[in-house]
Amino acid sequence: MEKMNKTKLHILDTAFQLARTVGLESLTIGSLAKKVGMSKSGLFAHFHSKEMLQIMILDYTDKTFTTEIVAPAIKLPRGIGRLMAIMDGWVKWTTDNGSCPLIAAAIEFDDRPGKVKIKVEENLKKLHMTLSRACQVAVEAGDIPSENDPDQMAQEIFGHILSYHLYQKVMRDKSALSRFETSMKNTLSVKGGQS
Amino acid sequence: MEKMNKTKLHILDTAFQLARTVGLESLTIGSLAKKVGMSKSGLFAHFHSKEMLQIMILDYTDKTFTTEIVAPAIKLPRGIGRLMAIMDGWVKWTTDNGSCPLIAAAIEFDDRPGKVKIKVEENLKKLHMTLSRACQVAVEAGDIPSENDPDQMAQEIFGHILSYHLYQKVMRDKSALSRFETSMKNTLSVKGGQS
DNA sequence: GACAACGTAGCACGATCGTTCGTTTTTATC
DNA sequence: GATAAAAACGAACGATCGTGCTACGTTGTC
Repeated sequence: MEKMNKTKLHILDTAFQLARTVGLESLTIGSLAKKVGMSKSGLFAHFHSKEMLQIMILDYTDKTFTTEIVAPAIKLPRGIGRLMAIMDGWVKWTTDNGSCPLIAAAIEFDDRPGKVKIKVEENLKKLHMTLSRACQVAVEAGDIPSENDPDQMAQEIFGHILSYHLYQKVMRDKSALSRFETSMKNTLSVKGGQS
Repeated sequence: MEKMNKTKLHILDTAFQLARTVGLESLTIGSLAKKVGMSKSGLFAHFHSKEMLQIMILDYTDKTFTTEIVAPAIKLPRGIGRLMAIMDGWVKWTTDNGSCPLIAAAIEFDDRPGKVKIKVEENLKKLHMTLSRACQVAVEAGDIPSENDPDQMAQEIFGHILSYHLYQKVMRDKSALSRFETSMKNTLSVKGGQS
C-alpha cells in the first residue's frame, strides 16, 4: 500500500466523482484541476503522467467499492445474505450518482493495450472473484442449489448488473429494477436444462 | 431516409471501424480524416459538427447491424432459430474486431444529456424491441415456455452479451463463450422459482 | 535562524482539438 | 467548351491537451 497525503486523496476523490460522469479518457487534467481548485502543474506533480492518474483513479475506485460495499457485506453471517448485500450495494452504487469508472474504463480500453487496460483487467478479475466467492459461500451454506457453478453464476450476475445499468440509466426503463431482481432469482435457482 | 453520396458512405464506414476501437468521444476528426485520406475541413463539411458525425456513426452502426445480423435471421422460419441466429451474429459481431460503437456510446454518454444520448437511447430501445420480438416469436412457436416474459428475457439476454464481452475481451477468459451459452439456455428454459 | 525538502504556482512548449473561411479543384448542365 | 454548382483543400482561428521547467512559499530538522 502506498502512502497518501491529504491533498492527493482529495484530488483522487474529486477525480473519482468526475470520472463517474465523463469516464477516464475525457477526464482532463485541466478540468480536474479547476474542480479541485489548484493549478494544473501543481496537480500534475502528484502523478507523473495522465496514465498514472488514470490507474490511481481505478485503484481508488476499487478501494471505495471494497470498503463501502464489500466489507460491510462480509460482516454478515455466511450465506446468501452476503451476496444479496453486495448486489444491493452495487445497484445503489450504479443508480445513485454517475456510473462506475471501472465499467466505463473497461469499455473504453477494451481494444487499447497498455498499463490502464492491465489495471482494468486486474480489477475486473478481482470483482469476479468476489462475486464467485460469495456465490460459493451461498452454495456451501445450503442457500442455493449445489448444481450451480459459482463462476457461471458470477458471469451471469455481472451481466444482470450491466444490463440493469443500461436499461435504467440510458433507456430510463421503469421496469429495469424489478427485471433485475427477477434475473437474480433466475440465476440463483435450480436450472431445469431441457438438455 | 437520407440521401448519401459515395464519399460520405466511405467516411462513415471508416469512422465506424475506428469507433469500434476508440469509441465515439476519442474519435477525432483529424484522425478520421487521416485514415480516410482527405483533409480535415473537406471531411468536416459533410457533417456540420462533431455531434452530428457521432449521431450518423450511430445510425450507420444500427443500419449495419440490421442488415448484417437481423435481416438474415428474419428470413429463417418463425421460432427460436431466429433468436439464436441473432445471438450468434451478435457474438461474432462482438468478438471479431473491436467492440460495438453503440455499447461504447451508451457507457460514454449515460450521464451526458444531449442529442447523442437521445440517439443512443433510441437505438438501444430498438435493439431491445428486436430481442423482445424474437423471444415472443419463439414463445408463440412453442419453442420456449410461455411463462417467460419477452421483455424479461430480452433484458437478461442483453446482459449476457455485455458480460460476455467483458469476460472475453477485457479479462480474456477462455470460458466466457461457453458460460454465455449456458446463460442463454438458462434464460430460455423454464424458471423454477422457489418462491 | 540556516537549510534542505517538498508542495504548489506560473509560464510556456508543441501538438491537437473542433470549427471557419476563402480558394481551388472537380463535377454536372447546357 | 462555357458556366454554374458542389466538393475538397490549405491555412488559420482560439482553445485546450499533456507535459516540462523554474521559482516561490511553506514546513520540519538540526
